[in-house]
Amino acid sequence: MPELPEVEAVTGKLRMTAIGAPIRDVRVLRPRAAHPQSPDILKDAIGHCIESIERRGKNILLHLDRGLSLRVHLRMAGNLEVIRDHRLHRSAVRVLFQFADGRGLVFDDSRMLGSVNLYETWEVSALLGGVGVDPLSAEFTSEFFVRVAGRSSRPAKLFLMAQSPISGLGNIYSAEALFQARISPVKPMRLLSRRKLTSLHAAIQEVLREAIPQAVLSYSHPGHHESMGYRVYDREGKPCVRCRTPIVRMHQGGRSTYYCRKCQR
DNA sequence: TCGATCCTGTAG
DNA sequence: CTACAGGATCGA
Repeated sequence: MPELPEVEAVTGKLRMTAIGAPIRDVRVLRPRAAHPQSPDILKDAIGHCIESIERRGKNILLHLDRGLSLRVHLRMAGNLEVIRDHRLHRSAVRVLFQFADGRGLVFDDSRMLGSVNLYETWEVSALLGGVGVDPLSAEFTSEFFVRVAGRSSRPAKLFLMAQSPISGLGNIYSAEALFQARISPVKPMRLLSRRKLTSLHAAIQEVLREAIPQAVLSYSHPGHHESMGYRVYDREGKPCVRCRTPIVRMHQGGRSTYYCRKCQR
C-alpha cells in the first residue's frame, strides 16, 4: 500500500517508538523476505539497538549501533510497526524483531514482495547510490527538475514513477501531480514547456505534502484504512472534479493510469 | 528501454 | 474463474 507519504508516516511513527530498545531476538518466518541475503544474516542484529531512522525514497533505513543498518522496502503490501507484545503478532508477519522490553518490531507483507536486509552502514549508501533525488528534499529544486526533464523522452508518468532521477513517486501521486499540473501522462517529458515543468514541480510537492498528514492519520488508527479523496486516481468513469468530463483509465508500463482527456494535454 | 515476473489477496 | 493491486528488478 505504501507510496512516499505512507512510508514517511511509517518512519515517523517508528522514530517515536523503535529507537533505543535493544534487539533480543530475530525471527525470520518467511526466509524469502531477506532475499537476496541468507535469512541468517538478520540474526546479526541481535544485541544491537536502533539509533536513527531515515527514509530515502521508499526505502526505510534503520541505523543500528556499531555500524549496522537494516534496509526495509515495503513494496506493494508491506508494513513495519512496533507492537506492544511480540507474542501478539498477526499471521502475515514475515520478520519479527523482539525487543528486550518485550515489544516487537514487525514486518508484515501479505504479497511477499517486500524485503528486509542487513548491511554494514557504509554499504547502504553505496547500495542506494542509484536512488534518485527525494522530491521532498532540498535538492529537488525547480532547476533540477527542468534539467532532468529535458534529458528524457519518456512519457511523463513513466518518468515520474521510474525512481530515477526522482525517487519516491508511485502510481497514485504521479497521476495526482499530473492532474494537478494539467499535463497528459503520455506527453514525452522533454516536450513540456518550462512553464509546464515548473507547474509540475510544484504539483509534485503539493500532492505529497498534502498526503502525509492523511497517511499519518490512517496509520495511527489500525484497521482504519480510509482511502483519501484522490482527484483522479481510481476515479474511472467519474466526473473530473474540474470539468466534469469522465475520467479515463489507460495502461502505462503495466499499471493503470487515470487522467482527464480534456484537462490534461 | 520494454515487458515479464516475483507473490498473495480480494473484488467482480 | 479473471483482473487487478499504492513496486521494482531482471533479462532480452
